[in-house]
Amino acid sequence: MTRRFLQLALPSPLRQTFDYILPAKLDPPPAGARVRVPFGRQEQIGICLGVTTATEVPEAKLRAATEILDSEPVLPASLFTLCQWAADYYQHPLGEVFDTALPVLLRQGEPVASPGELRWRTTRLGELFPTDGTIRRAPKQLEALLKLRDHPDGLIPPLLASFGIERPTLLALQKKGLVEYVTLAPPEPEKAPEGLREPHYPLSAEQKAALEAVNARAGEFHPFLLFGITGSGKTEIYLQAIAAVLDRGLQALVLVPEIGLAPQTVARFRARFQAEIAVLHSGRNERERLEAWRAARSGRAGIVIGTRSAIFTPLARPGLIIVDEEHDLSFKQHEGFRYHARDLAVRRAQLEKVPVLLGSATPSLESLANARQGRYQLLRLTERAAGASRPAFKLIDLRQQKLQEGFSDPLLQAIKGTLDRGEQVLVFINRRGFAPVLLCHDCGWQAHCRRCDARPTLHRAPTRLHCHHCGSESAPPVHCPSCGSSDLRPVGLGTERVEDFLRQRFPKAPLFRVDRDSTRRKDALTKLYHDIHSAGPALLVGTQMLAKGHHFPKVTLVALLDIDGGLFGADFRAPEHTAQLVLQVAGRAGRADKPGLVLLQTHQPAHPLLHELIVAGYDAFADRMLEERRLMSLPPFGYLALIRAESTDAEKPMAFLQDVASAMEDGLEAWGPVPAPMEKRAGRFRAHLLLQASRRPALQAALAKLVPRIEALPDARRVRWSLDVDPQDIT
DNA sequence: ATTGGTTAGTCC
DNA sequence: GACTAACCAATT
Repeated sequence: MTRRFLQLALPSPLRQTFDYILPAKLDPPPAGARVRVPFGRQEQIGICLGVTTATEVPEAKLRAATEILDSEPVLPASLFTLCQWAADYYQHPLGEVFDTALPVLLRQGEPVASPGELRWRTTRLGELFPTDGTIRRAPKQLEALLKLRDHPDGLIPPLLASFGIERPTLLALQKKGLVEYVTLAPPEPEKAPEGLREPHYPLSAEQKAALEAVNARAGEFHPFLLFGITGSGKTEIYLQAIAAVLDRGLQALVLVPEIGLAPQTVARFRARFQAEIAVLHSGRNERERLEAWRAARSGRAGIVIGTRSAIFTPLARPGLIIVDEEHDLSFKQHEGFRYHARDLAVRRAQLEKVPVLLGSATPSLESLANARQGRYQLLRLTERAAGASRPAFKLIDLRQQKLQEGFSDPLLQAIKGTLDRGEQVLVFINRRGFAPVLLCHDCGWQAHCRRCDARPTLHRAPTRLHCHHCGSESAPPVHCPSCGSSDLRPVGLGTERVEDFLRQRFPKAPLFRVDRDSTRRKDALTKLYHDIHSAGPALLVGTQMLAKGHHFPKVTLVALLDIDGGLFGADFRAPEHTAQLVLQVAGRAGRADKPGLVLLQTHQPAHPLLHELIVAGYDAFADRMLEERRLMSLPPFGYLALIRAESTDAEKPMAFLQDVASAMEDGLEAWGPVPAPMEKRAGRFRAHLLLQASRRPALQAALAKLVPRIEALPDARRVRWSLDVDPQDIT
């Protein structure tokens, strides 16, 4: 009898597969099934890639698989293929890709199908037991028995409790052999329940056209870019497109940014649909994740909403994939397996043969370029719903202005006027803490982080120096460590300082600060939103947390204290991201009947990018940016990969990347290696090597050759290195 | 002699 | 990455 071998992907950083002996007593698993195997001196669960009759591995090394966990693939074929494609594309070990794709509990061996839940039900005896006999003297037991007779499929304990039936009663009945407590498979409807809880909103002509375009492509792969200004009703199109998908008995997958998955997003979906909605985000525990995954895979959930990793949720009957705020950076994973969920969404839609809808008010330049080249169908929404007008933008020239804690006179007057009218003001400053620098006024000494090439931010309440790059904290010195002077001054602005100033300046207006520090406690953000909504005239001070996901109908003035830093940052994507942020913040204003005003303070009022953005709009801005990118052969006109290296040894990263650069063949252009913009961070020295190719296949082919060579370098084990394909952040 | 720290090699 | 064996060096 010929022996058979299993080819497995194991969760290990090794970019290779492992062969195991399939014991004769075990049935051969299908590709995609989980297999338990000994690995080194521990046990692992791997994913079967195939069964063979031959192996290259020498006999002495082979070991036998312990257990086959699945008789069917854990992932549907399309997702299995997607994982293999992603492992290839991002040059990441396949086993770790599977690891990302599967809920933790499945990786630990939990069954794919829910074994059911524990329920109380009547026994045969309980069905037939006369209710006019002895049991009449136990009214509680009688009540419980009758209730359970009405439910032959049994009832779960919490439901029984809601009927006032208590556990002791049930235990008494169990003792008499009338009821039992058993694990029963949950009823799994083949089809998701349909129907709406509340009617759809009426659509504008633009919305109708967009919806019809999406519906017309049901059942085939077709990418759309839904480019609609803030307030133009993108979500309503999602909801109605999903309704059409549910009507056909199919499921919809919706990806949202980390911060976008606020409870009210889900609430809006729940309010509209009857269908079960599976929700997947970082706030859920492993049990909840597994249940949501099961609901999606079995087809029970009609709608799956989740953040980045939800792109790997299996669907029994996929019908549509939606990526909301497709430009958002949180779709790209920034460590380990550095995939981009939006890009995988398009790839997955192709494999599943379904339409994919990318939506944004400020689309990424990548998606815009795809639309302009005809690869994505562009759907435009240019009107705000319900007649609300686009906010007016005005620049405040800061040059030669007297500033009070970063505020110019015209801005302070505008704030006062808005509060006097009983409206709310949003002040945006993208830096938390009190002040970014602590400076000695006598000798020029500055506080410096010991572990990073960075200055720690001064925080108040409690007063601490806090490095945002490594997390280290210390008490600020009372005297200058260099000259002994006690004239240490905080320089620059953070949200806390703005809060202090505005409280003192407008003492009567309630002030809400929204940043990571003020919302650290669980549910703090929800409470803040609630308080802001119920407040009258008020001041809102915050970081980009304020810009995303939530609307503030009473805000009619938005102030951006200083956007110069963002527009002219080191990263070539800085202007794009700043523009997106500016428009997002601006979108918070004037949503109701009152027109909004957006004031931007700048030292560069004549800068063409800024001018274009606020006068001509995002389209024109994007055109200019795309033209610049084209000239520089930068994405989306060139393809990048970034190799990062770090070590506690200051010399090693550069030396290692130098070796990497020399191991490279033609087809790639290398920039560097260079020390990273912040060379030392959290005690480690960092360097970068940027690789650029004019075509994607060339980049892919070159990386496929390069990675094994990097692994063969002796220094590859002495430094921490990583490869980032399509990096979003090259600083 | 013990322990601690680094390094190189393996993992089917 | 997790783990181990091998090595060297400083501490008892």
